[in-house]
Amino acid sequence: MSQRKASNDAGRATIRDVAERAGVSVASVSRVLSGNYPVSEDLRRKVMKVVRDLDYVTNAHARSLAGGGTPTVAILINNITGAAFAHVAKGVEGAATLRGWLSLVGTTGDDPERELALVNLMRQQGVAAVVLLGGAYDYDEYQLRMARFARSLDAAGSHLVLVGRPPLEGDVPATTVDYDNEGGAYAMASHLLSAGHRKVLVLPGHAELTTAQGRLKGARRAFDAYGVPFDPGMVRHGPYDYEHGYEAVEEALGQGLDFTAVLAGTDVVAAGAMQALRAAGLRVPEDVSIVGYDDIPLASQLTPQLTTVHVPYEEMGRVALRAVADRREGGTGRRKGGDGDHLVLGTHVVVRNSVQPPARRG
Amino acid sequence: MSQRKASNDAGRATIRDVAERAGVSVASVSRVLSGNYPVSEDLRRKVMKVVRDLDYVTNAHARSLAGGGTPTVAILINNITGAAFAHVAKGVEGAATLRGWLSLVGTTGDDPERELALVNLMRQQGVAAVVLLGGAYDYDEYQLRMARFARSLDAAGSHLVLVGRPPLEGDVPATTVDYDNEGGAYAMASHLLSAGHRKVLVLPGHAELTTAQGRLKGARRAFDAYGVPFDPGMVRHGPYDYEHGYEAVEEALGQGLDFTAVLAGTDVVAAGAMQALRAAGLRVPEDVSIVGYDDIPLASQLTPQLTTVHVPYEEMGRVALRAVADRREGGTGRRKGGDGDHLVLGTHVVVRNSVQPPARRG
DNA sequence: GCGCTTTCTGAAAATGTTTCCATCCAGTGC
DNA sequence: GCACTGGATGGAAACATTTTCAGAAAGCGC
Repeated sequence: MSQRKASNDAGRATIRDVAERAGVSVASVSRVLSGNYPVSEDLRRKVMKVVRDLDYVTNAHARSLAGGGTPTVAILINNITGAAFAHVAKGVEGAATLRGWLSLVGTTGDDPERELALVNLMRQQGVAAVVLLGGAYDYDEYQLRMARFARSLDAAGSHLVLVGRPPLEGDVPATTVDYDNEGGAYAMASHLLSAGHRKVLVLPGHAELTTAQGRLKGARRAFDAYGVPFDPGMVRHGPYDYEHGYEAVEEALGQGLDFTAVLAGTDVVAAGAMQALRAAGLRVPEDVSIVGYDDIPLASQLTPQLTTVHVPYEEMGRVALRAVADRREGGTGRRKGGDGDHLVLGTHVVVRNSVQPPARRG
Repeated sequence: MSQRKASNDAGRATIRDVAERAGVSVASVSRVLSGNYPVSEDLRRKVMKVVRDLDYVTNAHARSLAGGGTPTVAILINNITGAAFAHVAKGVEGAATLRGWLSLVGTTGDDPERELALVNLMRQQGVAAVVLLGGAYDYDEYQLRMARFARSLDAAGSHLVLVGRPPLEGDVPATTVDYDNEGGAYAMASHLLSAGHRKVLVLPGHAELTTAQGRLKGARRAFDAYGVPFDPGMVRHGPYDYEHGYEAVEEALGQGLDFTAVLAGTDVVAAGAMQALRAAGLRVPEDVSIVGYDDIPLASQLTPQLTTVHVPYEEMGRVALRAVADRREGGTGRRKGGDGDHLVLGTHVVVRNSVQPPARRG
């Protein structure tokens, strides 16, 4: 009740409470706790005892304000329940924890407005980096928006990391961690072609989504390489979900489309496609082969197990975090924003049981 | 270079920079931005212009320290890639965002040590609540540890929420959001029994896991209710993963165990079991019926689609957040820690295509 | 025993906000 | 015209910590 706050006002204990009770100065307590300055064993003991007695923890906000503080990385994701991106998040979070960093998570729900709001919110939090996950829509405005985010974060001493999206054009202070999307699609399509398939139903994803574009392009290149004409009529665009896979195949069958294989843009789409084929009385892979993309756990849990493209999602997450950690520890050095901060990880085909040579028929 | 910080020291702009540039007081800028006090239109315009010019965002740490600040909820989870808990996380995060709250995420990897460290870390962050997800191991120490967490968080003005775990004993300041685990198992087992199955392979999960215990108990009760003797030899314990489902069935078949249905503790376990049955040349559900638990998306993506128990994971997340938000807004009122803060949500069987009456045979 | 170095400790400034309290100014009633 | 009211604005304290700077104690050589 004096001018100074009474020592035990319900709320949490402060460093001053600890100092008073231990009969030492506030500065000493701070030093004991942060351990970045030598203190006598005697002092340490006294302080630590009081800390335990009071169950004291430092106030992270005050610490951050005063200069100390744990670095925090923000993960922004469309949908936390998507298996692929959950793995990236796991990679980021795991690597962050390893270094004693904290991770914040926000979901954007595919809403650019929310994305903007979240980036700003993270900027307020003074995060060390903002990691943006997931394929991007290739609108004109996208490049501008991202460039603005990047500069804005950079100016505030933070940094933008794009994971699973194509890098930004021009001299923008952002890091990109990408995978060889097109190459994976090329290899996957080649696998089908070399098994003898010529009529392939292609379900690459939304036409505006950068990942879908890359996967389609890779498939096309494979057809070219095999000298097989690519029929645009065999392409069905749509979202990366089970329902789309199901409906696309159902519709294609309904239209009497002739195909011996399905090249799905995603394992989940492949699962839907598989179900639709079964519903139509077709066997997989005897009548129709199916391949997916992503290699999420589902791929090996389906029957038959799905041949698909492995994407190193978790590693991408780790790499993303390492990139920002290095940059931060390496001082402010070389933020030229050149090609040095575009990392590309490899993909490869995982052969399982969902592909067979096409059945001979009239 | 004067005593005061020069107005543009590379780092982020402060509220003082804005105030100076706009020719108003710091207090006014604060009022314009937080909008909790009337200001003239003229002032607002002046301030907002400078805010935009400088791309200023408030420092969340300073704000929190001074008393304002966004409430934050921490979500602690074993494994972010588990589908069930991803849905809870989605519910929490979604509800948090709706109220302008922030969500932190940490993964414990089943390590009690890490769980402790994370709870403390969250306490430092001054989070409004810590949400702990997932079935707990029923060790003696568990109750004590959780009770300590609860009291410690409570003393710091925060709050512990247990989701998908049984409530704590005694007068502990914690909220529990649970689902009718045993009831779901009872209903699921009854479904099998009423279809005529009498020999059922039961894969409830790890024996020490509280969720597994509940599921096993529910199944037992159903057997009792149907007057069917329950054979403990038909129970196989193990982790909630695909491999366990596969291996348990493989082993049971190898031992010549006679069963017409599999009661899996989890959809993922069911998927493994299904694969093993197929590998042994058995058809599902013609030869052997299978049921799961959780109703994650995988359940409806398998062939045949899996009959399972729906658990309202996402809703549990929302309910958990609502509980802490209400408590916080409702003032400090009634923290009696009584039964009022144990919420139980219902479960129900979702009938799909993985169950058939057992085949007649010799 | 005295001065010098070394090592640890304490006082106080600084961090960027919010909010309480005081002030000022314009309008209003008489 | 004067006191008064009420709404907008500014000054400064408070929030809990880190860190710099200065000072004290202790050890050591001569």
